[in-house]
Amino acid sequence: MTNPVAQAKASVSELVKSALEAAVASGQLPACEAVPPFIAEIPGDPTHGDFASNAAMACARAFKCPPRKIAEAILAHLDLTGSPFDRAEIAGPGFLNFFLGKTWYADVVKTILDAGKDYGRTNEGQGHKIQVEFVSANPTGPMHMGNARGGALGDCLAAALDWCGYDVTREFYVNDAGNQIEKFGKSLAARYLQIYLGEDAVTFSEDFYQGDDIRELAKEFAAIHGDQYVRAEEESRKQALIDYALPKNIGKLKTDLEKYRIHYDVWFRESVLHPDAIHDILQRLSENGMTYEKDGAVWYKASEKGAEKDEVLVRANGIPTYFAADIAYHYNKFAVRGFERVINVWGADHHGHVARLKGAMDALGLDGEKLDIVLMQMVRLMKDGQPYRMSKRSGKAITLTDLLEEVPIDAARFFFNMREPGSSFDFDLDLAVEQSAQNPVYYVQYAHARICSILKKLAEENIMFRSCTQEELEVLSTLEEKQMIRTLARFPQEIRDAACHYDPARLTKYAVDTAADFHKYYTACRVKGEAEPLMQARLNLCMAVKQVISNVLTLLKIDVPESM
RNA sequence: GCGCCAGUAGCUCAGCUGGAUAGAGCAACUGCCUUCUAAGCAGUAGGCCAGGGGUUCGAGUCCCUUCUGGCGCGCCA
Repeated sequence: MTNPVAQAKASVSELVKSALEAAVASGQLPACEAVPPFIAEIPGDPTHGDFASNAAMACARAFKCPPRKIAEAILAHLDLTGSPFDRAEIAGPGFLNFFLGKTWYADVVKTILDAGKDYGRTNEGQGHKIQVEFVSANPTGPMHMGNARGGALGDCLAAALDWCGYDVTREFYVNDAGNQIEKFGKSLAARYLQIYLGEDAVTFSEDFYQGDDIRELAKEFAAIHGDQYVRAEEESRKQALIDYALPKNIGKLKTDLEKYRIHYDVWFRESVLHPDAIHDILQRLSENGMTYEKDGAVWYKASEKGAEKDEVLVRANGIPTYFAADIAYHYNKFAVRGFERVINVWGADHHGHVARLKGAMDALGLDGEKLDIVLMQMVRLMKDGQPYRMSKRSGKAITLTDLLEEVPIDAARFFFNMREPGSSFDFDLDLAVEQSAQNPVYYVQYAHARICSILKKLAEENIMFRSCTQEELEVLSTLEEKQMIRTLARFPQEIRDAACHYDPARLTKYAVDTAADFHKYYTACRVKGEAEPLMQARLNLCMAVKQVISNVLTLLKIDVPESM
């Protein structure tokens, strides 16, 4: 019983299907070539049962028969023996509502306690190799809010996939080559020269990186090497500055992300693709007739693969574009390293790039369908109800580092996963910092702390948790207890949905749901002071809740406090 | 101009592959601590799901269209 919800749904489908067949066999329903697809779902209103099926409505047309009449035929042939359900009934336009029996509830609690920290894990992915590439910020400067959201999103998505049994690789693509590194070098060189020759003597192009971090790096370099590179060749000056600054920036990316609890399996450097892997790609594309020359540049026929227009692969100056490197990079992911599926988390401003990169995979004889791009919308920081673009202290755009100085890591990771990737998101700084009930992170953590407190109070009276038997757990029967258990049962399915819809926001929502059900249960049902059998059964349920909250927060890499 | 994403309570958003009376949280108002943490719970109030067509047993959800907002459309990445 690793996924109680999926199992119950499957059970509903099977029960309905055999009842339909039996009804047809008995002549109560006309024969029909194929039973139309129908679903089993959890109704929004608990009075509509624990699970419901729309089979009768879905079959109305095929059987040329009113839905309620079909429902009656199904119900008449329904055999619930051996199923988790007690009873079923017809409601509304023809829904079949199924009600779970008490053994199911006891089963769920037992399952959770037995599985412990593994409750929620399934083997749906069967060890398939899947890669999640996220953040991949340019090493030419600090990370911004988009990287912060991408980090939380990508990391939790990777975790969800891992819990589903995929062999997940978290990867950061380091753009340590190509045009922007060239620009990085030129920017550094200009700042360096300005130190010795004066700001006005050296022109600083508008194209260059304008940030103060470039000045800082040039200053540090000057402190070590003095003015010896002022007289050097331009090329060697630039290279020396890059050799100093780039590893430093990459190191900073790593430490900042570590602080954010993100650990990558692979830091893949673009530079290893230059020049051989890129030449190889250009040759393959040209052999497949997918390139042509125009205006001295090499073009890729993207429009033949569904993109809006063609793209340059090699500039007239001989330097390959980012796109060429990206094709080589993704060719490497699939053809060289053998990932069966690749997920990239990108900002929505890159959406124009999606079709052409997928198309390029097809053009190389790979399958663009195996490349999925999660596009995430913009983040807007809000403070006092107003957009908060600039840091007051530095007057510059807020970086990931700035954010993590103001907001607890727990809150940042949770907040960035509260919305689905495709919707733009206002990050409420005031709320994230607030240590109160309004802050959903604390609401969830508080539920866990409350359970720990119950355990502590009981321990003071020498009452310890003991594992109840199936029968003992069947005393759990109040509305709140059953609601609590139904929510706990959803967990594996929620992870599965988060993984397959690429939407970890489902998990933060689930965490809040679970905490809400617990707070209600806590208010309605006491543990301490009840008669031993009921007390222990409730204590078992508390332990199951504690386990699930702990598992979901652990998955999200958020602290699980024993007290608050 | 073309393309992508969005428009649901005063505010921020849920609403799972179409399903039963559209839900939370915040803000407002009213209750609940001599018993396990009130960082909690219960209740009241708040809606032509942007507008208009269509598809069907059934539409916030799918299709068309109009309006509004965000983002793209570089020999940038």
